[in-house]
Amino acid sequence: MAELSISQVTQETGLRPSALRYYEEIGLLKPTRRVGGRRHYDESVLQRLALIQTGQQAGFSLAELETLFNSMLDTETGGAEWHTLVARKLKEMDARLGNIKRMKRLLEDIMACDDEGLAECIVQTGQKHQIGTSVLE
Amino acid sequence: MAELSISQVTQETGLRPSALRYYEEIGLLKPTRRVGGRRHYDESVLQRLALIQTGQQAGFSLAELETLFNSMLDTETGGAEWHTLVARKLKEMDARLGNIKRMKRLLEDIMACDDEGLAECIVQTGQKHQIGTSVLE
DNA sequence: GTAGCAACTCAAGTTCACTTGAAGTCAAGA
DNA sequence: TCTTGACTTCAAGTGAACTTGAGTTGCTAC
Repeated sequence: MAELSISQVTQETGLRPSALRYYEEIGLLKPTRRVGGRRHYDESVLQRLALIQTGQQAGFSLAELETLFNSMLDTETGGAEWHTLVARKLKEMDARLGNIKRMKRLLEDIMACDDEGLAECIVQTGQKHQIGTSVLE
Repeated sequence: MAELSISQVTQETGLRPSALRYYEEIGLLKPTRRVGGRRHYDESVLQRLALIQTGQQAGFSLAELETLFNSMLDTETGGAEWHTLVARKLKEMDARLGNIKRMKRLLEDIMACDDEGLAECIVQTGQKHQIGTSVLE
């Protein structure tokens, strides 16, 4: 399996080298193989990094992702820790989904306003979305 | 219309007084009426705060929300500023929606794993979601 | 050998979104 | 009048997630 240098990983992921070193420092990535002091990443790190990015957007902190990764493979605890975390996070994600959808609908409606009578249209759109006149005050 | 003290607003919203003062300081809430030096909020602030919370969860920074609020009511600029911002944010929100849904599906599937052969089930679930074996390593 | 480049470490700095603490003010009640 | 309690301002501190900068190291090319 191919190994990647830190700069190849940054090219694939858009992350900066400092971010990769930071992830390693906090234990989110396990220390990689070094060749002459330099990091050589296994290709599978790309999938893990993709999952980290997805998780972050879904509202997971890096600490939560670390808990998730590390306690899922820890057979000692019997999965109690991540089970609780995931249950809580699933609820939070539902709330977040609702909020994003609401925000999207509001903004799509506002974007559809004509430049003529824009202010009026925005107020009406706000009312339609139960936001009152508080957006425009 | 009823006026609310800062503590009433915190009760309704779950925000702390310091957060409300901070929002005012950065211009996200306009300075409220003072009575004997104390803030008296118009009830409509509740809707604005709800929108701020929704916006934050949807991935807007406080600075972006401020731009949005302030440039939407600014008839000078012809709406160019917020129009661009909203177009960009709508794309970001779609990406975020996709990420949350993917994360939810993954975690729901993992939660459905039986305690017997948990590790194996997690690996298989990861593969089903194209995450490879990198979650468990 | 030495120049160049990409990587390294380690400490300190940055941004965002607040929070905390110290010191002061105002209105109401005993 | 004095105290209490809820507020006020202002400056400094916090935690998360990185970034930056200084100084070092290890190949590769000339």
